[in-house]
Amino acid sequence: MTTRLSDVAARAGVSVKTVSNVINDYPHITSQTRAKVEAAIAALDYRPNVSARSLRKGRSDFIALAIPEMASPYFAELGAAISRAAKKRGITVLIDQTEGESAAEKLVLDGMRGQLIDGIIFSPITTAPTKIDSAGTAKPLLLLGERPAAGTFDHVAVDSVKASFDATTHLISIGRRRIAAIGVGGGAGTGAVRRKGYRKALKAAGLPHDPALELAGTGYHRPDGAASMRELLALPEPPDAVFCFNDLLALGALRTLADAGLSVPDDVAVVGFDDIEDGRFHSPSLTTISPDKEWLAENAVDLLLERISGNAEAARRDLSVPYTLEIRESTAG
Amino acid sequence: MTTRLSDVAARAGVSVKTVSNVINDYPHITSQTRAKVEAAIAALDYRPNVSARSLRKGRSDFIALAIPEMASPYFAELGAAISRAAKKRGITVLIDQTEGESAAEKLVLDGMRGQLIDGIIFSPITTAPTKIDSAGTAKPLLLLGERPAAGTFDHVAVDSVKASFDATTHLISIGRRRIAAIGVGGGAGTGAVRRKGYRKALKAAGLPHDPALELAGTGYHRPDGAASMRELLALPEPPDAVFCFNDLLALGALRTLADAGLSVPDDVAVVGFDDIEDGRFHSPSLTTISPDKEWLAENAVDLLLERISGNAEAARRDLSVPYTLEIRESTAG
DNA sequence: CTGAAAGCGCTTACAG
DNA sequence: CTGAAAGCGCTTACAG
Repeated sequence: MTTRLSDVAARAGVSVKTVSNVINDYPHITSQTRAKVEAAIAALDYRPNVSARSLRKGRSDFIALAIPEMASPYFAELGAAISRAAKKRGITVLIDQTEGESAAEKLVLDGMRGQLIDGIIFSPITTAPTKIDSAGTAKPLLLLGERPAAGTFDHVAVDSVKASFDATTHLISIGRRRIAAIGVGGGAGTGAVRRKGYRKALKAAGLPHDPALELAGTGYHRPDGAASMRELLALPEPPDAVFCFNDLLALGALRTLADAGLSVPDDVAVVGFDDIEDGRFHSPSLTTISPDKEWLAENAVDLLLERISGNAEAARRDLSVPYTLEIRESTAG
Repeated sequence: MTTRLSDVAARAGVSVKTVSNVINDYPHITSQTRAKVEAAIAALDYRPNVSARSLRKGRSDFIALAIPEMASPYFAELGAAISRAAKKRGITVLIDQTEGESAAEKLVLDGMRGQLIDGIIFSPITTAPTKIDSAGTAKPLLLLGERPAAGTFDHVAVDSVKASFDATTHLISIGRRRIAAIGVGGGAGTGAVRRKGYRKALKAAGLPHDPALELAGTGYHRPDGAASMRELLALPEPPDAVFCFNDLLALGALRTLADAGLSVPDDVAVVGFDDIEDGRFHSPSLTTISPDKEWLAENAVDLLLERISGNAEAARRDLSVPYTLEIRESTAG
């Protein structure tokens, strides 16, 4: 059979309590006792049973990360950063792909998977903010991405309005006047918030706002960006710049521009959002909003862990992720 | 407090055994009893405690997927596919990033994390095959990626020698004669196996084998591919084609070629390996070996689950993943 | 089918 | 510091 704590205790000639104390790094243990126990653990190749521990403690040191899809580069990079941050703190991350399904998102809001996980970091996509805020989740929940300013849960995100304002203003500063937006959407999601920043920048510069230049599309992947760009090129008066609401859309748009034989940035300048590795190596390389993903990961995990260990009462917190505008070839010849 | 099984039993007016039977879908339950129990579960919003169940059953329905890095597109796509395949079978996947550290890989070979997971799908990178085969892992282990034909563990992978032969032969068939290889390595890893197929194809076509055209590089990311391509272009007699041992290397190489003002495929044709989404949308789009990732995921999960439920004695199995050569712009003008 | 009970392997008051 | 015991919430023989 598997070795248990009591086997270790027997071999070391101490009580189970003492072994438990050593494993959990409790104080008041003489170094000789500790050495004896550690020798026994090594000799028996003992490892504690996680299920038993979490059943007893009511805490598993597992958290869930619920994201739309892990194969999408931004979420893959984010997941990697969050896993790394959690591991540093002795926590394991379970990644849950919701695939944009509302049933899967509902499960997340429920609290997920019985009692195994201690808390959840959730990047919602289909569920409406009001529904999220009224959820009676069983576990501490931290939200990522665009949210209304007020809400019930802790929240970590880039200030998308400001970042989108910056991105658009950059296009204006290099002399563009017909600036399109790809990825526009309704509600309070990414597509709405980033459009707000885009429109604000046009207004601040005294540029007219042309609804024909705002493209909705069905998703946030390369094919969507490519299709939207084709629509824009078919316009009687095509744009001289495009702000894409994420890098994947921008990479799709660049593909369409290359196919059309247009030069970037001379004919059309392109800006993205996310700073995925892909865009840095693309030819031309992609100008983009670069959120500090390490910062995001560290702070999201810390905030959730604080919430897990007790102060459920503490006031809701809303952190703004630092970002920079990375100017690359797609806007700077 | 949290609702327990016994609360459900009390409310439904049945024994805990019956509730357990309903939850675990055991036979011999009348539909009325089932309905009563399900009503009680719904009314109390009961969900079973995973820790308690796995402590008792000695099985958690969790498996681990240990990969070098989840932010790398190939592994991100693979992880997504494996998560999906596992979810279909009621299994949750824990993703473990080894980051190419041998300590992390050793932990995987140990059996990982106490008793929580039931088995492991492992894509090793630093640990030597002989060391892997001699590992006394505590849990069923399934290996992904290049392995010597013989071994102790179940194995699922593309026949890399054959696929590399096909990729190289394709370059020969479009008239290339100085074909370089990027990503070459020693031992029994990817870099060695794919070189084998590459050399075999040259030999079969009666082409000379020039060691100067075999580039090793330090890793399998875009910057490595870009650097290797720069080396190749600096050669007195640069190549007219490159077979890159993964798509990321190929995308880096394409970037260098674009910077050098060379035309692809006219001046240099490029083939990759993996078929990540990135390469499909790149301009030019990337010709590549496309392994069937869904097939890989489904079969890896099934094989591991079979091993977990009992037949530990069954003969070791070695599955070959179907693949196709996707011919795109980088080799077809 | 049911009911009462043991036990999975821990942690944690409790009495010393 | 130690030792004996209870209990976390399940599942599963066991006797009916």
